[in-house]
Amino acid sequence: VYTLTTLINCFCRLHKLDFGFSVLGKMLKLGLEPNTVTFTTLINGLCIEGKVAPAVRLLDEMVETGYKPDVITYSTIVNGLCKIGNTNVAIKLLKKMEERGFEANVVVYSTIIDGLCKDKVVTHALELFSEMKSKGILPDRFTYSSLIQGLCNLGQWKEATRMLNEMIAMNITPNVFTFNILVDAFSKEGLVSKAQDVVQMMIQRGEQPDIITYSSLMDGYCLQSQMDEAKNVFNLMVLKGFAHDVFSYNIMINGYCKCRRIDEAMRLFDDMSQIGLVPNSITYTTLLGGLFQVGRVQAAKELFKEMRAFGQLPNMMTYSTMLDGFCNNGHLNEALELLQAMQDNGLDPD
RNA sequence: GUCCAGAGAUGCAGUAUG
Repeated sequence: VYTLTTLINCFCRLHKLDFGFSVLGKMLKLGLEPNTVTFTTLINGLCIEGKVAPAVRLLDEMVETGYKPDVITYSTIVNGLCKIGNTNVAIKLLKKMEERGFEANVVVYSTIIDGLCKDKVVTHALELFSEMKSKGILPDRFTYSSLIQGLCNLGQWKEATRMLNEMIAMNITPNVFTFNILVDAFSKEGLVSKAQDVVQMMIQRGEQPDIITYSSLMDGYCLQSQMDEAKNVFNLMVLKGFAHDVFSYNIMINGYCKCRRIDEAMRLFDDMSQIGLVPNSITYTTLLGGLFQVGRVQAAKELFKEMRAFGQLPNMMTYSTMLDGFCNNGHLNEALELLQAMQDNGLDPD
């Protein structure tokens, strides 16, 4: 049962939920009793696909057939609810869980706190934060990281700093996640030198920056149109032994596109394939926007074709970019054609 | 015996509105 549950978990993470359920079928056929962990794993698989309603149904079936969920089962669904933006329902489920005699733990609380922070209702998150502490549940790195991120996104730097100090005082050492949140927040706010300070601080504290740290920093420079600085970070990453990924390329490509330096962006795009990275729909959408911005309508049309030829499906953002590009360049008829084509492909304009 | 099957935090793209 342990082995097969592990297998189910693997399938879930590979987005092969059907296979996961087949394994459950096999288990039953072999006369093996699935247990709470097996069901929780499948429930998580459903949540990963955003199928939270079926996940809840599975929980109900589980209870009806006599299998006992536990706190992890509940928190799995709580997480699913939060990820699809139903934080309020998640809170209700937390209460229900407690009514049924399960004790909340730091994971459920942190999950909800994170959801509230992402919804930008940090005051509510802080209320839950006090609530958990009053129940004697100690916050951990996850809890503090979510709160720090929420506060930063609202520009409440003082409060964010206070949180950081509080966590250190509580002997919960910030890790690479925590620092990366700060680097990203400062970068997005245009305070790249502050972001640099955080990188220095983390190195001093013995926490090694990773590819996300440097990518965030790069993005900060790009947003300030400081492409030389961004390029320096890009090169520094290689020197430090990091292999660039699609994200780091996309960030640089976006930087060049926004500065109307489309040729340099295209060069990076070519480099990507050279080193075996597969450009994704974000890469293409970024470049399409860049091409239209400098009036290269024909090149954009060709790239749009190429993207589909390489199996990258245009999404809503890609179409918006195309439509906007056509309109701004006086190709209204092509915009209308594309709008039609998009609907024919089953994508409803938003 | 908080290692030994399951839950939580970090980086990239568009339009309109503001």
